[in-house]
Amino acid sequence: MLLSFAEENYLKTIYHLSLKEGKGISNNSISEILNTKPSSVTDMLKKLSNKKMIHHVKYYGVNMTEKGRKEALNIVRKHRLWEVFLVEKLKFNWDEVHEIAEQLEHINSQLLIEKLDEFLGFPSVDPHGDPIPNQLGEIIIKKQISLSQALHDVTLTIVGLKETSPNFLKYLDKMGVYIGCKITILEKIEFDGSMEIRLENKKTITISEVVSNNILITE
Amino acid sequence: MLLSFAEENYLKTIYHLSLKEGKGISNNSISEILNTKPSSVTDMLKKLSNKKMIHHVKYYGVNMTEKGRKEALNIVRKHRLWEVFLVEKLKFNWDEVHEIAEQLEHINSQLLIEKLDEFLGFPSVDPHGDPIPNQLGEIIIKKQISLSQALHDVTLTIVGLKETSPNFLKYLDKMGVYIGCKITILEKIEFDGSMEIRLENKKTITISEVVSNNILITE
DNA sequence: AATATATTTTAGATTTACCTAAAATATATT
DNA sequence: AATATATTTTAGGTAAATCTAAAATATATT
Ligand SMILES: [Mn+2]
Ligand SMILES: [Mn+2]
Ligand SMILES: [Mn+2]
Ligand SMILES: [Mn+2]
Repeated sequence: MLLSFAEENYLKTIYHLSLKEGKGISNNSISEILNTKPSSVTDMLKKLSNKKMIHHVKYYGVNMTEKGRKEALNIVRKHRLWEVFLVEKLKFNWDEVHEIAEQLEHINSQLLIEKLDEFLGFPSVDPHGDPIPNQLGEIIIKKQISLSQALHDVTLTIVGLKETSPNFLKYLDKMGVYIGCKITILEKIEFDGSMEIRLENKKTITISEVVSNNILITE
Repeated sequence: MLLSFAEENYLKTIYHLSLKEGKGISNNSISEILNTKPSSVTDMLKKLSNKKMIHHVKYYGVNMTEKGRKEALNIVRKHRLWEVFLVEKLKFNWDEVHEIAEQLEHINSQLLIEKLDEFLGFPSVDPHGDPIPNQLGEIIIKKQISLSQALHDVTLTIVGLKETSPNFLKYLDKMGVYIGCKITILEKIEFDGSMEIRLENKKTITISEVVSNNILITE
């Protein structure tokens, strides 16, 4: 089904809100994210309802149909694949790519996106550690926990950060820690909560509890 | 200056028509290319005139301002760089990329396009042999002539085709001839106008006058 | 030069995606 | 439970980009 840019942005927003807020998304929350007025949201919900993308009960909330979820996940897929392209191939920093991906996610060509996927080596996560849905609209959401809460002697993948201040990013850069890198926890120091970890390149570094608290991992 | 997609498409069309038809572009020719009605063209010309992108004299024709030409050439630059990306990196055939580039040319990020340019190795022509304007809106248009009219004993580059039927494309593919390839003319046969040429890989092939007529080259 | 034909513009509508202000409804507070 | 507050919807309006039909102007033909 062919959707306008505006329709795609509303669907994507409803999808993201559904993940956080569960069921019954409010017009207010949608309008805040999209910088529109709640009355404009009502208008669009009518359109998306007619197109069977959502269920909308007046004065209550919005829920996605399976059809709408598939569409939303396809846009998310495109967004995240383009982000990988921008970082991996064009050497953007991972904090510069979101706005451009907001535009690229609306490019309409299934063949393009499958070829891009292949060109990128079928990545499973984007530069922010978020999972990339497949063609069928399936997505594997691994729950992310703080590195500080992880068990030792396991090999883990860093998939995200709680804090993203330039200072923190520079520090991680200097230590050779980046999103997507695999690490092994060697020891946890009870005394101050610091942690000794081994990087992929066999280097061993020590990080404070403040740092390990702000690093998200999956097993 | 920020332009809408529609404004960008009109500007680009006026630019392309200016190259072919010289001065005083007609509303009719614009409407034919964009599949709109001449009255819609009149409306848009008013907008572009207000934005100082074109000069428009009622009932006469349209001419581009320097400002408009720069904008148009930036869109052409983006279009052609994306076409190179699609063919060189994503392995599209060169006859499949135009429609996708029509979308990608509207993505708005100067940094993106300069990084893409670098990633592609600063190409000077697109997959159809058309020159890529630089950041400053400068473009080197080499005049293209038929291979049949070329002098012998010179090394030439194939930059385009007059005919693009699938049969002709398949024939060229089989012979190892493609856009961008360098050839040397060894001999022209007076008798039937056929021609012996050497390809980059040192192979020598013979082509008929019908074929050499439909191949465009620059020196 | 007068007339016929083609092109361009104007006038008035339509659709999409927004808006504001006011009415309807739901939720929170006393 | 009644009232106050917050949310959502409706009603009516705007701007962009299109359209059709008719008027204005330019170009071609006799
Ligand atoms: Mn993003
Ligand atoms: Mn992301
Ligand atoms: Mn093209
Ligand atoms: Mn091209």
